[in-house]
Amino acid sequence: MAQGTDDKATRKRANRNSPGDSTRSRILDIGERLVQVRGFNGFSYADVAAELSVTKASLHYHFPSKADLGEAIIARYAERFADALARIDADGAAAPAKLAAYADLYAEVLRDERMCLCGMLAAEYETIPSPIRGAVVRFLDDNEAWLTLVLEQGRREGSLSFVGSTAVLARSIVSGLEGALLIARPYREVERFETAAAQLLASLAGAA
Amino acid sequence: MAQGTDDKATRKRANRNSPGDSTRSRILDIGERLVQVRGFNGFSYADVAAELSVTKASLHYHFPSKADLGEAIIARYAERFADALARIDADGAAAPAKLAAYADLYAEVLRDERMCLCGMLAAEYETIPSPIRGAVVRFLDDNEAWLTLVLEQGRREGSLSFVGSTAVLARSIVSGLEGALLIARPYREVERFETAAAQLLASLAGAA
DNA sequence: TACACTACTTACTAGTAGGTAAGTAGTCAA
DNA sequence: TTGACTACTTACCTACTAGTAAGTAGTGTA
Repeated sequence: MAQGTDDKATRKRANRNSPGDSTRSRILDIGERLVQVRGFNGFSYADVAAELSVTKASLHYHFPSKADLGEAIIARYAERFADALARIDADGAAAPAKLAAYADLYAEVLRDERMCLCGMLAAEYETIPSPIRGAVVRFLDDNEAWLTLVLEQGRREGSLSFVGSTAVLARSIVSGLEGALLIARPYREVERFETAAAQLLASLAGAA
Repeated sequence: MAQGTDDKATRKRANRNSPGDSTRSRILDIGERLVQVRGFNGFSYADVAAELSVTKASLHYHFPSKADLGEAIIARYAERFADALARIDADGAAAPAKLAAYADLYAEVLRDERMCLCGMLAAEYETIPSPIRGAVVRFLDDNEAWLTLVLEQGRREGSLSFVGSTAVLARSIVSGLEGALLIARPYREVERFETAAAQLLASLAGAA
């Protein structure tokens, strides 16, 4: 059952267009931005088609349903986010620098006048297709797991000072940063996010 | 110009149905819940009409456009929230108790499986009518102003210990609680919110 | 050079969105 | 008892939603 799907996906990735510029990936680019700016319920295939100058039917060729498109968007987003976390780890920095780099991933999103994809989908949770719901929760779990490791590193190396469970603290950091993004966006002030993020990291897991 | 509107509003409020049970207020009840659960873009007049067992046209009689309905929903919500803050103030409690009571307002929303109305609208900010945008920002400003006063009280009476600006801290508390609500909802775990809220309040403005 | 395949297009569908026009049953004050 | 008003209803409209069926130009393979 997975075989046919894999074959198809392999063919898609190996198509004649230059990989980063394929119609498929441009649909994902536009769709991703639209979800982050307007929400999954706030855009239509017609919006994407107009921006790409193709027909709606062409989009349905690449992503049969809007749910399929949504799944592909979040899958790619999660993959890229995981890569970004791996790059932070690869630097071999101390825990406080890793936390700052993590917060900056969020700031980057806001500078683009977007919301975090998963924060947006968390707000729309009750109305989104079930596979996307699963991906949202997995994304949050992965973020918490990564932060938990960083907090443990900080405690071990003595670079962070905090009391209580690393897992609980990791959750507070994720929700604190998501909330700071959510609230800063209407004000269109990146500084507002940065101040809240700095306050949060200093208070929750301040450098020792 | 405002005169005609006021007269009409006065007449509406004084109509024959018992005030709390009027069609108008039941529309607001249902609409408010739908915005908090599904988002402003996630429900339609047809949804409200079906739940109330009236026609869509009847809704348009009370609220000519969906934007009008949205404005009325957030106006009533903001009014009630302000009342709740006034009740907390009226107790004359110390600052830490006030902060706990404030966080419990959010927990109450989550127990009802809802998102904070303004957090939801903040996510949908780019797609909502301009008057609603204004009301969202005003709501956030009011919350921050109230929290700033509580933090100043705490510093004055020595019941809270924190460093830095009360205004910045107030912002972090609002965004931290909104984020905790946003993230806890997909998991359907009120405890998740309560833990994050407690962590946040203890770390940001811990009792002295 | 015939066939398969990819990446589209045109032309269409059914369903739903927000919104409106015109009519009506009941209330109430002059 | 008439006429204004409130709170609806029926019936309708246009625009847009996701989605589909059938056809086609170009490419690459047997």
